[in-house]
Amino acid sequence: MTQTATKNRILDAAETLIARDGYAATSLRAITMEAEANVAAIHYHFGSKQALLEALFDRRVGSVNDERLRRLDEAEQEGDRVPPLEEVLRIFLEPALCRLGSEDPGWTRFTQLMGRIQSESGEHVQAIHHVFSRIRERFVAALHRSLPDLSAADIAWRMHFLIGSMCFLMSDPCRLSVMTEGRCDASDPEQALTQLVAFMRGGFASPAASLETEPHS
Amino acid sequence: MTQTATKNRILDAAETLIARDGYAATSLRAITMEAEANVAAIHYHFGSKQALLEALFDRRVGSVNDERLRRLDEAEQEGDRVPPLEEVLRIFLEPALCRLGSEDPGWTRFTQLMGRIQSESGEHVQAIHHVFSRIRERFVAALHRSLPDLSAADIAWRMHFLIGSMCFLMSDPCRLSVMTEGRCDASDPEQALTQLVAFMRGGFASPAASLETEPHS
DNA sequence: GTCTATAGACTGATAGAC
DNA sequence: GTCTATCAGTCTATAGAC
Repeated sequence: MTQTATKNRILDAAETLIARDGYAATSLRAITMEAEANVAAIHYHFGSKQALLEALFDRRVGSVNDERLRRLDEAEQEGDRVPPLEEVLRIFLEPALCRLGSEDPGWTRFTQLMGRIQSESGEHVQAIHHVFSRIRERFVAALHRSLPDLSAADIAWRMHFLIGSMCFLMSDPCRLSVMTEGRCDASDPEQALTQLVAFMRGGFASPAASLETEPHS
Repeated sequence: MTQTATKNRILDAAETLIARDGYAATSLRAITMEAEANVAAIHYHFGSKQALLEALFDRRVGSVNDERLRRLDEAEQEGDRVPPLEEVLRIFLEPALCRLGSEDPGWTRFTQLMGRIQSESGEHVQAIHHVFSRIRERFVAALHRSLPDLSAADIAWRMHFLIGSMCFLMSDPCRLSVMTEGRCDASDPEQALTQLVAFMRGGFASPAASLETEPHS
């Protein structure tokens, strides 16, 4: 399988650079230098810069999201069980966060990439978002069952806050380490998961501050 | 003061485009087209693309952060008072979020820009971050006084989650609206502030899930 | 203070040899 | 499947007329 060695080197290099600098700031030339390849090889294997980004996701995102769905299915036992809030949060977060501190540097890179891309805009990112929509729907539903007193709108807001915090954490684990002078290490999955689950449990369980004009539907 | 009309048009155009597309994806040419100016004018008034970004912040960020500090000073009454958690959260969030729904479209643009830039990386963003460090320190201290049972590390983690959610919300208010088919409107400051404060109050007040190996310092 | 013109490097993408 | 060479276009930045 040495035939695809270049292809994999390109994928690895693109993962590294886009995770670090973002999509727009990463040029194909920078990727080829990192991969010790050339621009023609990228276009041969992928066709375009955007298709390369999609290939990056195809290679790894299924593994993360399948694990989330499988564990949620297990926890729900075909609808017979309503898993408690903390369990749903952990099932959503752990498959992503545990890879952030993986021994495989490829997974570390990809997890950062996932976080960074979510914060970007433009057409290239819209082509990616669809792979998360099914995940989103399932977990919004599960969270709503765990928190029946909240309105659908409340759940949507809080899911948004959860994703924001998670992506901010994943996209650059160094940011927190630098700001705390090393006391907090976002690339330690155990620390990150413990802290994020504890915080989000409190946030989701917080009483709804409904606006007076908006009764539950 | 018609002498600076071009300069202001450039600032407005840059604000709009960088807020929407990010720094790297926004070219000076795109800015000149939006501003009905030319690249030479940008270099005359600002010197470089990065200096233009810094000028964007200089124009507005002081107003937001001064309001935060002034209100926090008031609430603390020169150290005689420990404002409760919710008050600190509101003082931090309101000056930013209320501008997201401002009648002045300039403030809407700038608030989005603030959220987006925080999620980016690269040298251009490091030149900006220093304007937030003082704010960060003051509010971390205030939060810690409101929550004396948490360790400094816990506060740092939770401040990170707060900033992540806030920036995710500000950087693209449409994201949430689209995903909820209009039921949640992130550009409505009252909704956004109510939801974010309610969530963060629960998150910060959540019992610390200290790792067994890490006693409080 | 604003413009045109242009420098010099880089962009994504392609053609065609091997 | 990988390469060199090159396309047409864009990038930031600058020089110099007005």
